[in-house]
Amino acid sequence: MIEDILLKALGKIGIETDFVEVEIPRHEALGDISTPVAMLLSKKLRKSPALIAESIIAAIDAPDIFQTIERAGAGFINFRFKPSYLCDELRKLYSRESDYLRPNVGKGRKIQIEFVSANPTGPLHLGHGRGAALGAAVANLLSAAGFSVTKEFYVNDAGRQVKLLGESVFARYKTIANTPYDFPTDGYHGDYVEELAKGIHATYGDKFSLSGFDEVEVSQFFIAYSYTAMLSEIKKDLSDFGVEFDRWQSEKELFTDGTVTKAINALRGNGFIYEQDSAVWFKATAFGDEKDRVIIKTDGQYTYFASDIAYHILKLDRGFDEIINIWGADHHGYIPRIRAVIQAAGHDENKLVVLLVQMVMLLRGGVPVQMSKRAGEFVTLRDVTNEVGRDITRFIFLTRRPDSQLEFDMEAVKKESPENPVYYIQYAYARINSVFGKAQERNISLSFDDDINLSGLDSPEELQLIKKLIFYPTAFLTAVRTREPHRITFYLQELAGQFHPFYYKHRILDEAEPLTRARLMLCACVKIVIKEGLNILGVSTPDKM
RNA sequence: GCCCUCUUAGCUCAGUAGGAUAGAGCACAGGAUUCCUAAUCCUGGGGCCGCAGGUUCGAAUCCUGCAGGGGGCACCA
Repeated sequence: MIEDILLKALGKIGIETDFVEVEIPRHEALGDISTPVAMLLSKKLRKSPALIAESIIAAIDAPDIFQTIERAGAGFINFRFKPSYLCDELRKLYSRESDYLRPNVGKGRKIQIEFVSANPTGPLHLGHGRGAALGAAVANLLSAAGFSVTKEFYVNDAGRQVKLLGESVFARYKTIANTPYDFPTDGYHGDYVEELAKGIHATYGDKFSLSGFDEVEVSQFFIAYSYTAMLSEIKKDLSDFGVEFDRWQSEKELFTDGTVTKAINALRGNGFIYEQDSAVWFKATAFGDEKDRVIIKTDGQYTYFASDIAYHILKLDRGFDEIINIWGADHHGYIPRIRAVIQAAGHDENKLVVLLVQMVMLLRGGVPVQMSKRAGEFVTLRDVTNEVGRDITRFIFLTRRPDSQLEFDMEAVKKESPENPVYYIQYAYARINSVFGKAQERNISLSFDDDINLSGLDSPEELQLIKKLIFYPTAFLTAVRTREPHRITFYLQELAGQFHPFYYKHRILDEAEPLTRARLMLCACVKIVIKEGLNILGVSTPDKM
């Protein structure tokens, strides 16, 4: 919008460019919006920024929009909007709602996002929750921006970890059946393992008491039973956390349906597979990885990497324009080899976007909570949401950049809860609802036409609130471009931070008719934007608090 | 040892594509409600943006080095 006006003005004075930087000044006193473009052009044009700024200002033709346009500082151009323009935009926001709030930059391009993908060997912990909250929010964000988004969970149902789980359950089962069996090294120790064993014993009795785990059908039964049970628990955890997936991709299936073989053959055809020391290797160094990687071990077994190759090639073959992986930061070393795979398969490596999520440090009153998955001692996602609530948990995860470590102090989060930022935003929403209820009791209409008179909205609080509202699309687009939903979180805190002072200082319902209606309309817009933002974050919007 | 990442107010963290005088919440101190929800509002103190160089009109932001936290360097997943 403003960019277009500037581009046009630049064209008038003979400057061709396709991007103009526009920003909101740090201090309100400087103006509503500002551009440093004159300074940036100074070197190229060999003229002083001041002179350039003046000629740009002279070339701008938008009398309906700007109250003032001034040159300031080292060569900034600062703009101040006319109140009438702000009101026009507010009307647009209200009447066009989703068109206004969701600029379609995706244009239907297909994005696949894979997240959580926890091994089905135990319940989800808090770190998975962070990945889940982020993945869901990124997916919501991109859908809102007009991308066609598919959410996937990759199920590691093949390989060593599920086998270990099966064997751990088998060992517990044998104990129950009074035919002891050595607990596997590195086995899983959690209570849930015990529960699974009890479940099997309850249904099948001593049927397997004389069997060994080396009997194929026995081990297969225990493995499949155990991970299937864990997977359905994970699904339930995620669903209760408000996170749904479009597709659950089984790793095992990639082997059985030939996807792995096909992918490896494709890479072999391109000359990136070779045999050495009786193992099969992928030539990752051809694309800058540190070393080549084994895909079939000396013992004939595939590595995890083999199925991962297949999955990533499959994703791209399915026609996605972008594939996003949300990984724990401990997997960052894995990125170069996946990028290598993508290039070796003849795809554009930039189609892969990896968002790294740092660990969550769980604290209680400032003291770290010790956790060891191996020993079965950990606080699950469910434990945390039960204690502090789902909205707070999701919100906290989205108030930090994903790649910075996060301290999650259960006591602090609960203690601060009356003034918790998530409540601050939800409260603004609930307050508006409450006012709307009162308005209805008084038979004041809550629908607003395009010609509603908003001229009464002239106080600093009102004008600032309107500005904040109509800048939502800007914040949204930044979040979309960077794939960073936390920008929405901060925007919403600022919006609520403009709303509450407005509410405190101004009566909404007891004014003369036009002003009351104008303020109700303003509130309606705040409500719309809060709902839009919280929906993206996956946080609820309670009508009452 | 090599690689990645982080270091901003007492604490937890933002900082928009290098821009103007460095931002929020919490905590702390004081104040506000005869009135639509006080889970609210107002005022205040608080900073060598880890350290040192460099790039330039301009650096918390980009580059190099150093220190500290976290992570990774498997024919594990």
